[in-house]
Amino acid sequence: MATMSDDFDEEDGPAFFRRKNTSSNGQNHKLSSDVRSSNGQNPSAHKGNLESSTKGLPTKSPVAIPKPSTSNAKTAPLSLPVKSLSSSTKTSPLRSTVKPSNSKPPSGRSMPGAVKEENKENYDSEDSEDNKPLSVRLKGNSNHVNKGVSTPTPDGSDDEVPLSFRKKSIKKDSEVSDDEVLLSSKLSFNCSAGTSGSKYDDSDDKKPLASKIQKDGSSKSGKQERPSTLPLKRPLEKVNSSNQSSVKKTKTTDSSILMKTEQVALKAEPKLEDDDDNVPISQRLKKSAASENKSVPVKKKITKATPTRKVGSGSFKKQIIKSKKAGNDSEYSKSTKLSPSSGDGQKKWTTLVHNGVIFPPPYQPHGVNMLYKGKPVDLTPEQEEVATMFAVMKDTDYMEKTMFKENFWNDWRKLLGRNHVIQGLEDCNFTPIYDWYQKEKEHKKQMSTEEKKALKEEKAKQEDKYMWAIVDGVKEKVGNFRVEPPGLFRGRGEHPKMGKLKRRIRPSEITINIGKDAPVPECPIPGESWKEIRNDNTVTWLAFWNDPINPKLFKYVFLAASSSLKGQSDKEKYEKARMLKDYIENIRAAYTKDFTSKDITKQQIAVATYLIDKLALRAGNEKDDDEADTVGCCTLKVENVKPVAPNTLEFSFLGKDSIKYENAVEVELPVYNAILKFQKGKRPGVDLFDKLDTSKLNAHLKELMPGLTAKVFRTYNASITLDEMLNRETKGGDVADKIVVYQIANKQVAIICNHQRTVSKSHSAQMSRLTEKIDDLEGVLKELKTDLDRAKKGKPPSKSADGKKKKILTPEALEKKIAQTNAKIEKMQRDMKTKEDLKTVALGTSKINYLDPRITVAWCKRHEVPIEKIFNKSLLAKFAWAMDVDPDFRF
DNA sequence: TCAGGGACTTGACAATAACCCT
DNA sequence: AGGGTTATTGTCAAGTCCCTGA
Repeated sequence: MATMSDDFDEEDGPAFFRRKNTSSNGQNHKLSSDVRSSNGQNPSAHKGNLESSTKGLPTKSPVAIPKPSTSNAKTAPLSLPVKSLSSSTKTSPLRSTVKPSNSKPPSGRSMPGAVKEENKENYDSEDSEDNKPLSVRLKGNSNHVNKGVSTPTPDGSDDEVPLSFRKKSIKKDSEVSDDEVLLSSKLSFNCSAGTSGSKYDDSDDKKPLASKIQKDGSSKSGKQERPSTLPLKRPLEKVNSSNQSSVKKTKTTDSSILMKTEQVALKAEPKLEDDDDNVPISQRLKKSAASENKSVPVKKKITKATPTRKVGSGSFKKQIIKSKKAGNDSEYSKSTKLSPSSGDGQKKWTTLVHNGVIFPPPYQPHGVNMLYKGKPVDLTPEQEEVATMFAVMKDTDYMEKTMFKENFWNDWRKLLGRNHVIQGLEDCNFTPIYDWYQKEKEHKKQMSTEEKKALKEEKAKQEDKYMWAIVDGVKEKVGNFRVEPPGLFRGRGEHPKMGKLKRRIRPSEITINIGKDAPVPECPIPGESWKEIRNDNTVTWLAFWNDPINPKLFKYVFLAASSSLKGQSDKEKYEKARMLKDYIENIRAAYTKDFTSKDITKQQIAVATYLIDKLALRAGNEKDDDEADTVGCCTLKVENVKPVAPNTLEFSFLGKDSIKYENAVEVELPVYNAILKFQKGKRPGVDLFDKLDTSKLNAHLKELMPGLTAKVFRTYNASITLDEMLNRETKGGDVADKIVVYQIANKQVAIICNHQRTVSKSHSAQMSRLTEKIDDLEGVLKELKTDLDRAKKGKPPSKSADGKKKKILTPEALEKKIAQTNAKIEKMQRDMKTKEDLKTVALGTSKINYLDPRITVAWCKRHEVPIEKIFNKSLLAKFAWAMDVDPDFRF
């Protein structure tokens, strides 16, 4: 019911960054801040200030502390970005829509009282934020306040997340978990290897907190038992958690791991085969690392055999060297080290064996005639194939798009030929084909379980050999070994090429990359052959072909996310983001200073950096005309930002994937004035930052910190937000309560990053169903209360609705029932609220790409939450490299 | 400095699998 | 047991950023 809407709305401001304010108490302060702009849009107030303190260089230490103290801007190291509000964007679910406004609704978080209470316990206490409605939070940020100059503000608080969250998931989780437990535990083992763990972790000295926390023994005992995961370590922890645990575990594991790996290696090399399947991912990671090290020395020289370019990734390191700040270096260095791999710069592997790619099966004509002007038309298999692609898309939104239909027609017509009976799309009726397709689908559905299973096994058998690669002796999963099948291009947003035929790819278009000594994969299509074979060990792709829609682009086949190659770069990404922690204060101070620079380029860089930092905007590369018209920070157009006095900026534009970004944010006055200046005299359609592009911006960022680019801010802000929220909000409670805390933090990050999803078609139906159930329960409750009164007076219970007599219960029994019913209602209300809240928010993207898994793993260890409650199987595999972090790890 | 090639990450959504409820 | 959900996995489009050559 009613509630629904509320949720997000707030979007407004997500308060992301809580910057300082947050302080503990804060709770409400936010409210006060709210100031929403006139329209109500969002409030935004962020508060944070950036600069201030500036501490000098960044030392790491500070960081963490989010806690309360920070309040002041300066000081804090913490600093988070300000983000404030933003967020949100809620945008309508539909992304497309444009709604002008900000959407932010009034928010109100609503929540039924009851609900809240519960949650509250957990969170609320904390700091504040939680409680606050998103909107509020959002607003909160407004820091600006500061007037002039710099000051960055603190953030506001945060989040808000509605309490309710807990959602059902909880339940599920619990169930699930068990099984998985094992998994996790295993994972943890392996990883541990000293390697990683040790290195980084340390860093954080800061975190004392955590350690202290130490688990409350209490919790553990009770509920969850679930020893799962953590178990191993735990024991250690108790004592002093940190050190020991890390040390010990690692060791054992390591050794074992290594051993295995080695063996594997031996075998593997020559043939792909199965050998290793066994090797657990984690192990491989380690091992690989080891091997890599060796390679390291090589460095550049390794040219790869092939032509191709050089290396790229290594750059980070190099840069580092350059970097100036000494102080920081220390940290930096650590980080770098960690990744053993990266070391070498270019070389990505020494030996690489795989079986190439698998092609989609040839088209099987169905012979169903479509109609043209009401009459059946015979089509050749080629023509029919494309007609079927179109017919099948009947109930998608693409059918409403003229561009889609036009592009389709142009390509299909080429296949039909000029003189074909079919002379236009308008008179075509694809329904017979559509119906045939539906029937096929139905038919498949009707197959017995055994038949389905058999089919599946057959397919798996065929694909098995393509699924694996052996990299430096370790068997790794290949990510996308299937060549993309032909189809109609489904560009997002208003893509000028949507509907065009994406033709079938032939072996002669595919370049294979493989180890020099490895056997060249046999071409699966008889009589055909690969375009080219390369032996380039400076790249990680196994194969590529040119995108048929845009021949300038390539489609690559890479290893899966669980591979050590990917894991390593993932880790490097997070280390770089962590490094930013040490520089952020100075960076903020610097850009704040340049808000008023006379040098317009400098001024634009400052404001753009500020927006990227505060709102987590993407860099915004230039785009071609044959792509959808979307923008990022550097490509914002004049009309995408609307200044609203005194100091609010209303953003409205289509970002990546044509997802709408809408947000009203209070900014520092100098920023506001700078935007006015940049807009002056420009017409709509003109670049707001006309002196800027991503390469200039990134070149500038690199001067501030080695390896720094615009996207690092997103990673940094996402991870630091999670880390701080988890540490601030996790109070006691059982595992379910803690998971709720995690989800709230996760949601906050998703809002900051504007990760949206479309509302499911059945959403409203589901909500009303829940509402009904709650109403029913409330009726029950009422009756119980009546009966209780009567029972106390010695009277028999009232008749039930259907007139039947009820069993006589004691007042105690009735009270118990009432309590149970209340609990049920509260839970349902919470679930509902959560559902509504998450209706348009996608949590997965940030979990996969922006949140340092070590934050999650360490938190799970500290709070005895089984890691599999947070990470599913694929994430556990992907983040195998993070499983052995020290429980004290802080981002 | 710039355009463009190239490699890799990020992202929403579709397809499936796993669950849950009646 | 069936049907609707929800969670997970797969797909592939759309970004970011690097590097080179002119």
